[in-house]
Amino acid sequence: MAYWLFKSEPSTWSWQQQVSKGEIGEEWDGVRNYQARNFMREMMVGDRGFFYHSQTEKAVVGIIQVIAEAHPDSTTDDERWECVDVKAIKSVKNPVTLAMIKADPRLSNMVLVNNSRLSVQPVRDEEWRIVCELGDISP
DNA sequence: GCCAACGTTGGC
DNA sequence: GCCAACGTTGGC
Repeated sequence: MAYWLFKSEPSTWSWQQQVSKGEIGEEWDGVRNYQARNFMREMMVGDRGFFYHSQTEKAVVGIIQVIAEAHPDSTTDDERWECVDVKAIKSVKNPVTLAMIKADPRLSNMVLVNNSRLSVQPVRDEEWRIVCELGDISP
């Protein structure tokens, strides 16, 4: 199983909105970046991801699971853009802020630190464990 | 609100 | 195919 990180501005799509969708989940639509799209194409049902709030909060606030593999993005007719569906699994007890991640030398290779603009990105196994540890949740 | 970093577009 | 111009994202 692979791990990912999904970034969202809380004013556009927040963790609370994701949680309110429950088991039905929601499309991760609106991505208009090839790199991000390509990562979504690699995702498989059951993969897990961090839900990261950018801008105001800058923290990992939740865990999501991929529930549908890449399909056309319903918010555009442009067939280049695809997205996966995800559902909320659990909230991160102690949100892991960007500052915490940057402060941990073990996480210095995270894409989040080195390519802050990429909105969908892979997370390595050990990075997943460390962030879960910082967030006080089970991996 | 500013600005750096990066991606995309379009002219040549 | 290159590169300048422009737009967008996201941290600060």
